[in-house]
Amino acid sequence: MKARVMKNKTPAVASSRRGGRAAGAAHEGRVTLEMVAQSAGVSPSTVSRILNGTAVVSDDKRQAVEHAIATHGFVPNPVARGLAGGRTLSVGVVTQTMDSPFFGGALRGVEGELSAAGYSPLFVSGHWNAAHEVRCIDVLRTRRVDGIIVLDGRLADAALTTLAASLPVVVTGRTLKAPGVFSLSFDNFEGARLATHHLLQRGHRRIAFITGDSRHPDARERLRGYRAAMQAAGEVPDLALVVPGQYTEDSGRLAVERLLDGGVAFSAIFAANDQMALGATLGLYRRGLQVPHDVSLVGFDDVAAATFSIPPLSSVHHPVHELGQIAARAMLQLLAGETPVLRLPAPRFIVRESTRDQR
Amino acid sequence: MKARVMKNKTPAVASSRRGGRAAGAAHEGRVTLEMVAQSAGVSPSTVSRILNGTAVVSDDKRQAVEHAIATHGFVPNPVARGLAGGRTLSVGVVTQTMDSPFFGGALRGVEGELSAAGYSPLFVSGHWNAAHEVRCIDVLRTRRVDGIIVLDGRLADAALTTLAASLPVVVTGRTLKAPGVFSLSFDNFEGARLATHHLLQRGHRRIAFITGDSRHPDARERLRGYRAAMQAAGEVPDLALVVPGQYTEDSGRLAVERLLDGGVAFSAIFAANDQMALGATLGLYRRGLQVPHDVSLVGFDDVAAATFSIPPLSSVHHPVHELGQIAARAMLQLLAGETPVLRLPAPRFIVRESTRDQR
DNA sequence: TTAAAGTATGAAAGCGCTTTCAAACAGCAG
DNA sequence: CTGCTGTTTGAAAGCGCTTTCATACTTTAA
Repeated sequence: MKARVMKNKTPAVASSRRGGRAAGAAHEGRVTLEMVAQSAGVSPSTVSRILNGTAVVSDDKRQAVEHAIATHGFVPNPVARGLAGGRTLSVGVVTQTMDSPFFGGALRGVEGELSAAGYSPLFVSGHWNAAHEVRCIDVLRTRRVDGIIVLDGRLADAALTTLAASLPVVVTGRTLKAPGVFSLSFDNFEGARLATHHLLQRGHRRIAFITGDSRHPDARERLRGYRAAMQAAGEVPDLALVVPGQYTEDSGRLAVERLLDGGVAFSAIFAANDQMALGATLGLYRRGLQVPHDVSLVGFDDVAAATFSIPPLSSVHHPVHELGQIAARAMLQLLAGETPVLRLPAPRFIVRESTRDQR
Repeated sequence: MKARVMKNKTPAVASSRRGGRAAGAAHEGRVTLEMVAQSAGVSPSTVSRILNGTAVVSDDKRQAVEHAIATHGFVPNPVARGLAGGRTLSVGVVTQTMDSPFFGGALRGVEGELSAAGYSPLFVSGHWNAAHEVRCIDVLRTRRVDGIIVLDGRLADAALTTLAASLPVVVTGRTLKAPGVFSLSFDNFEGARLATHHLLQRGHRRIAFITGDSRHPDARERLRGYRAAMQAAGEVPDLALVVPGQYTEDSGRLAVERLLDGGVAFSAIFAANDQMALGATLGLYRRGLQVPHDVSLVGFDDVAAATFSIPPLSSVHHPVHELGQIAARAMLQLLAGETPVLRLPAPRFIVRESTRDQR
């Protein structure tokens, strides 16, 4: 990397009209802002100002421009906008798995709301890995997204706060108060309390709980809700009733085996999510136990499969689709300079056919 | 829009160093190509050429540039690239529902493969609506994606062929031979044949078939496969055995009711997808019929829920995740100027516990 | 040794916007 | 009327790249 002397000595006044691709020839017949300006008899600056509402423009000019935009069917190029420092009309969405019933629903909500507002979502998967999420966010930033929605994930609060300094941020699955960030979280504690309460009301006392991955805050909250309800009912906590799971079907099945093999007495199971509940049903079935005849079972999340499992699974409804919608709506408001006051609906327990009265 | 005379008459030679934002101050400390060029003692053109491999560059310069890129941690700005007409390193993905087990899996495959190659996917939902898909594709084009992957959908073949003239296209769910397009489709016919064959081998003769939405080519193929297998086994086609469904759980449940109410005799059901099979199980359960004791049942797609349903559902494995991966890989190859020769694995029938021998 | 034909490289012109700066044109007081 | 604030509006400078064109420098043929 030694210093190098530029060889050219004669700057040679460039013959005007040079370089670039066929100048003026709009890419693929697309209408550009400049064409609109010309047709409306104003300067590009004025058109841009009208488009972005960055300054007051006289009424006759505004009308001319609006008319020109309509007749030409002009659509601003988001890429050019992005480069010029304006808005790209795109928002980054950091998701974790993309194909889980949970994220799938949320993603659909986000996409629907965003695209209706003319925004394009940019989905990236963090795979429950903070380092990976950081990289994802970096990608999003070089792509000049206008804002970032982080669905759960393991990113540190501090990282989000820092990020929010340069971009509006919406985060779900945690409560975080910081300038430029809006957090949205479901009341997992209350949901778990509700589910446990349902079982208690049906006369169950020995209620086993299959936990979720304890690295997820919501898993911890659900455990807390279960414990609170049990304690409120005067039950002495029995550690043997709480078995670990990882939110997967198979971990639910395994948890049941563990429970059964451990010789723990129980008449009902509360699984921290539906996937584990479904796995648990299979585990019980394998041991000749039927739901709800032999064991009552409740889940959490109310995924689509819960309605059609045998028997239909009672569960805490988790409005994942709405979560996505609301997150997107909050982002849109943040982008508009407003302060979102949106909230998620309160948890509801959906009674189906997987529980029955105990004795 | 009357012609307007520009008012300024004195062009006034602009004082150099004007306009724009703080010139030179890279946005947020990001490293630009120009900085790399300067640090390597070459011109921006050279750096660009090395980056894109568009021309031969002497070895010493290449080394200097590569070193500068490494030390500065330079990452080309995809937005600027996009504007300048280069590659944006992003590919559009037209999906339909985003949260179905089918598309969810495919999306994950696409995302994984694409982002591993440094590309960003841009997902848009067509909602099974050709007009909407057209709009989506337009959005993708203004965003200057390098290529487009269309997952199923109802877009006309002609539209795709036209699109492929300006952009590499990968399409799934149909077979389409055209320049610039690579199509990838699962052998639904063979899969359905396999599933029906399994039932026949177990001694079933009266096999009912719940169809998918007939607007989907794969639904038609699956029906065709069922019929072919039945005919090959010497069964006379009985129209009463074929009941319509729409690929949803509930349509599966309804189809069973229809079958039962119609008084049609059958010992097995083949549902054109797992969601309907799961719905069918519930429908049977509601009538006091058990799978496989009273009725044998097979599905199609082998979604995650099939493994954990009661009883575990035998099904034709549809490699959705691989479908996404392969589609992405094909796109990457197309983008590299190669001709993909990728194929989807052949259908396999997964035997679980939802069928039993007839008599 | 000189001309013809390549080759590696740089200058600069865009891509389609946003934004700054200044000029032009009011409106109003002095 | 002149001098000063305000208000629209346009020119032009970027944003960070790609790409064309031309130039300086090598070869190779004659």
